[in-house]
Amino acid sequence: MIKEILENSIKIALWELKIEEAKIPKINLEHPEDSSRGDYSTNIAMVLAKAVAQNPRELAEKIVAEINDNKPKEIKNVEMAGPGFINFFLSDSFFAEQIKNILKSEKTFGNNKKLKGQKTVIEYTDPNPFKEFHIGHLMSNTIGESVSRIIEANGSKIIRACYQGDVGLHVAKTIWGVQKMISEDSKNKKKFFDIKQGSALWGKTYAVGAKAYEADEQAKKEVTEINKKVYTKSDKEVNKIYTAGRKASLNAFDKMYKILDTKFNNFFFESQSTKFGTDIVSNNIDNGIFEKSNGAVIFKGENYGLHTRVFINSEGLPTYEAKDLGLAKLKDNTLHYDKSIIVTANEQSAYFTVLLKAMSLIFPDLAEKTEHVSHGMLRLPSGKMSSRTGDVVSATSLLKDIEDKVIEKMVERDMTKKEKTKVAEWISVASLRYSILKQMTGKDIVFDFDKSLSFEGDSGPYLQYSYARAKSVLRKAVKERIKINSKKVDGEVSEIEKILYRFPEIVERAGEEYAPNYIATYLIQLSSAFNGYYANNKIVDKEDKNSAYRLAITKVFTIVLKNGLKLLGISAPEKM
RNA sequence: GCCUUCGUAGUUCAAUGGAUAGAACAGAGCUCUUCUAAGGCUUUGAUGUAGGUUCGAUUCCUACCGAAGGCACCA
Repeated sequence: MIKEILENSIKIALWELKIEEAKIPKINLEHPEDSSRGDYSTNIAMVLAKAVAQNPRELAEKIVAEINDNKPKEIKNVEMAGPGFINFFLSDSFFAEQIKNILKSEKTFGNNKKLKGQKTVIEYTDPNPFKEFHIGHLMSNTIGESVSRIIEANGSKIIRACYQGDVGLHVAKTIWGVQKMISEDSKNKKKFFDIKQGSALWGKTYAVGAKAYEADEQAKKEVTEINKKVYTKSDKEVNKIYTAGRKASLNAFDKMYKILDTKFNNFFFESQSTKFGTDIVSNNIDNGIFEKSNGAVIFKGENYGLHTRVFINSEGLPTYEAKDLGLAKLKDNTLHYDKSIIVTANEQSAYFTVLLKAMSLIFPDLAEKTEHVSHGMLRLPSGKMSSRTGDVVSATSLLKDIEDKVIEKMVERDMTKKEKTKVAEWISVASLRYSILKQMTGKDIVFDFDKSLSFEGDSGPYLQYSYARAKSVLRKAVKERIKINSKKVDGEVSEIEKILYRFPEIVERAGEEYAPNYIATYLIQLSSAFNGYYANNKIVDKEDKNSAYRLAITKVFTIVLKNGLKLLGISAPEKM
């Protein structure tokens, strides 16, 4: 990559200047925001100045002179600027070469082999059967899917895992709610056994049970009883409701994954991790890792500066903690991975530090290769979303609302109704995904339907629109029989050419930091450059000898944008 | 109370210790007899407060103010 060439030039210059190698720090190369200051810039002279007792500007001048003495063909010009920056301007031939290069690589452009040979298991989305798939899950899915694709682009093999809580108190609460609703009106029975109902009805029922659990002592007792029965499968009536609810939920989730273009390789269920987890905890009481306290089995986090958590409750049932421990073992037994990433909301951050501490005492090797990636919470203007109170926005209804809005905007497009429906779905997913990915993953998002989902400016649809528009230009060129040619005739290097070649750097950095927002920011910058180019140049023009090269730029733009959108989990429509 | 994270234009977000703090939306004003105006161009506007470290701080440290989350049988 070009960065290495520049780095080398700098290193040689420093060597020529006889600067001790021990004093040389990591060489930083960045793109100045203002392109008139060059394509790359380094602050090496300022960083080194003190260590070698020289004025930074003078040192920078010396380095510039050395680089000029032995200038690689990729560099057009080097300058000292400001307080001691060294600015590099790349040569015209470099940019033309890059266009050719991208055309050739096409789909693989942006990928690297940094993580080659690594196998990464990544767990995300994790919706719970019997509860609704809401926009919080959409957030986890969006971030998890994007991080997966980014890691994949960095060369790792990816195994997508989804862990679903099909046993536990929430299930008991729902079943209690079902029984109550059936006892109130027997007609309800039919509804619950209809698989087409989706998850909304079950979500509502969960809220009924959860509210009763908190408000009513009697209900609480009954839910606790049901909870035991779910684990032991000892009650026929409970089993029947359980089976129907689980099936309906999973069915609804599958539909959602299709829309989201997420294909999980492995589904894990709490009903599987329960036994593993319980056994692991029980086997580690005698050695002092866990201890009994008030009838429960706990891990004393206090001993490690953390907080104490219950792993097996006083009913003898495993909590999430124990099950998660079991899951780690389960993953290890079934998939043989080098790294395990778990994506969840940051409200679980403290929980995971405790869990990982406990894990490090039992399975040091597993804890070593497990990493928790936390993302912010999606909250409503009214506050935190809660499926317990029923105050949730379901993913299905939200996407439907956006689609309706999109279809309104497409009235004048020359497309069939079927095409429009498909594209509207893509756009609504893009709009949502982009609004989540454009910001740092750790931050909360206040979700306001009217404000959060823009189709303009810094948005997913803006990217898609830019893509569709470029594609439309390419179609016109085919019609007019103008061939793409990456050989440049004349003219200046355009803004967009100065951005296109940077994509691989962005993918690498996004991979190192699990940060899809770098991709998002880059794609906006790229698209904005293309839209400016489009406004100022007639791309398809039979009379103009530069048309073929402009088409090459357009084609390359669609390649990079499409590859980038893929990393965000966003589709690139040919028309919209 | 203790722990963690976070305070940037009116709003939603950027900025690997660097140069004049970037976008988008909203506001004001242009722009479709060139290929998709979901576009382009111009313009108004911001680092919570007080210290410290540094040649240089939105970024690191301390205190304060404010917000969110977590802290034993939910997930």
